[in-house]
Amino acid sequence: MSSENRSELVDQLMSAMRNQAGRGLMLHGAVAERFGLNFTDLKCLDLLRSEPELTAGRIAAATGLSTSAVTTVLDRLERRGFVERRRAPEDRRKVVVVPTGRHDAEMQELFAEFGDEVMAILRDYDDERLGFLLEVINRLDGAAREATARITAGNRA
Amino acid sequence: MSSENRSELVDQLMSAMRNQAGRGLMLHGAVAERFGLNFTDLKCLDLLRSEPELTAGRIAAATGLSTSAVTTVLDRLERRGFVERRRAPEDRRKVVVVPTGRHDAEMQELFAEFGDEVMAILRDYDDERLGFLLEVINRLDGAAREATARITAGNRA
DNA sequence: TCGGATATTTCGAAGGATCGGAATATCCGC
DNA sequence: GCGGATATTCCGATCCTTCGAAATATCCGA
Repeated sequence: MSSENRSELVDQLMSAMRNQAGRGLMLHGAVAERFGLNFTDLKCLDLLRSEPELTAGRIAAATGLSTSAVTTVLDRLERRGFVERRRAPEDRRKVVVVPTGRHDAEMQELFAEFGDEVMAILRDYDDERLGFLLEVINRLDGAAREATARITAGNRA
Repeated sequence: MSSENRSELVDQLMSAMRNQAGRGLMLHGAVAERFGLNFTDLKCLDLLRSEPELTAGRIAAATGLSTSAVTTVLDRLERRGFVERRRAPEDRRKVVVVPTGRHDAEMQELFAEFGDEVMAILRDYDDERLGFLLEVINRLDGAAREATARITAGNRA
């Protein structure tokens, strides 16, 4: 019956989402390898996308790394041309990490086909559908954010 | 107008998906830390979910690791109780990697709240909506799979 | 059954990541 | 301006991961 289909549907969705999470891991790994980065570096770069005025200390707090470890991460990222260090004008002890965008072109090229495919997929649906999709993704993201915080907190304890 | 909204919608979706990818990275990292695993280990565990009769050699091929590196990965996973090694009956040189499920309960507990939240979100939509969601996720997963393969291939070259 | 091929493991070495603590530079309140 | 607090970096040490090459076990064809 309907409730039968329903639970099956939910199961399939859960499974699909897990698959996708794993796939994302692989994709990130492949990208990281291409640019000579490791997962830790990627995590830091990712922070950077959401926090524009990111400082070294913030990275340490957010990732759970020691401050000295963050220094070497930044060394790596800077050496590879992903970020620059700038002293904060209002507090010159702080180091703000600024993305250089130097690899944007290469990154774009790397994801060109993928982006096209995603675009092609989205084209198949109308605005109303996409609005729904956006809503769900954002809600799921919120849940994932909380889960991450919870687990991280548990790890420290 | 509509085309204005449309492109904005698409942009938001792309951005949301990127966010989600980053979030997944964080979540995986937190889980890995909890269980004393690293990202490489996770990748291998993930392979296991999609390929039940996974052998050590297959892992090496799929991850790009050396066979000796895979041995140590399996040592780790086995020591922590995630997998068991079994000799393949039809070719006793091969080692098939079997998940033990020993951490399933703990994992379940770790994701309990998250799972509940996801369920709660899904409950807000009817079957037709969820069917659409499943379709999109699967299509996106296919695209991501191809992208990963492409990038990995490029890395080897 | 012998010998080359295949799957995995062991071994030794090398490189990388991370840590804690000392050092340096800067800020801020007194 | 001094002294304690804060942000980051430097240093030395350790642990972990990975690798290549050699060793081991097994398979398969001649």
